[in-house]
Amino acid sequence: MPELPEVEEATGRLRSAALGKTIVRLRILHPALARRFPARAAAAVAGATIQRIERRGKHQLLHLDDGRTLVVHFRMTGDWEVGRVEEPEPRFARAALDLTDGTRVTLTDPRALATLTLHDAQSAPLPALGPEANDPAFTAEYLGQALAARRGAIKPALLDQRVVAGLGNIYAAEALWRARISPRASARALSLERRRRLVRAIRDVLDRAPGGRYWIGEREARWKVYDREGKACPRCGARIRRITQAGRSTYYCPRCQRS
DNA sequence: GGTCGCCTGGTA
DNA sequence: TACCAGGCGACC
Repeated sequence: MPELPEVEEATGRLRSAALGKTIVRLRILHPALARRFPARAAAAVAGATIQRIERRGKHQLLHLDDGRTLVVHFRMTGDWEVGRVEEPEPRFARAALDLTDGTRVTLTDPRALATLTLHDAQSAPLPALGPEANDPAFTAEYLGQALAARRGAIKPALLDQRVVAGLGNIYAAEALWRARISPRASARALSLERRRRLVRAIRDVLDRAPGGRYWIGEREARWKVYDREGKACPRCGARIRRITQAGRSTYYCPRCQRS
């Protein structure tokens, strides 16, 4: 589920369900997650109150009243499901936060790749991240600096969260289509004019994305190039092509997206 | 930079 | 049965 708009929407649901509430217990429900999140860490959050909930890039930070931070990253398929403690666990439940008012917030994740980490007050809870796409600091000039030292193509560079925080594979492809830039174009050689178009396109794509689940319904209507290999480019009619870059699929129009 | 591994499910 | 998947960190 996770690119920025979807994470933002999920963070909103988490806030409604959990903000200001106290944790009865945190249960880790999947062995892969338990390996990375030991039982004693889970036990250690009992009794803490969730004071503030923040999103940064695709990370969600639950600031506890004792200064520690619980950080959640959905990776590919994570999501929150809100229910009551007396209800059965939803399918694909990987971790559950039981709260004192009887609310239960469950981390669901079919692929079990989502991460949950606990950070004490002193340690930095997040890796280095670039500006948010909607941050005024995310400009064509900034992008020029951020890309100046890179060797490769623009598309993999856009997935680097240190360049811009929150962009994922789908929206990176969609933004490049909007900006008419080939995903294989050299990142550091992009002109100012193309960087301007790209910054605008990234903002547009993220703004337009409905907060809901993008993998259910209306796919065809919503994606211009993503997952449309062999279909017609909505702008010029050429066949959309799929290539692999940095191990990920990239979809693009070979006619109207130029290097 | 590119590739692999993490996990599991959905789909061709 | 095989392939693909919205992410990302470790590794070359």
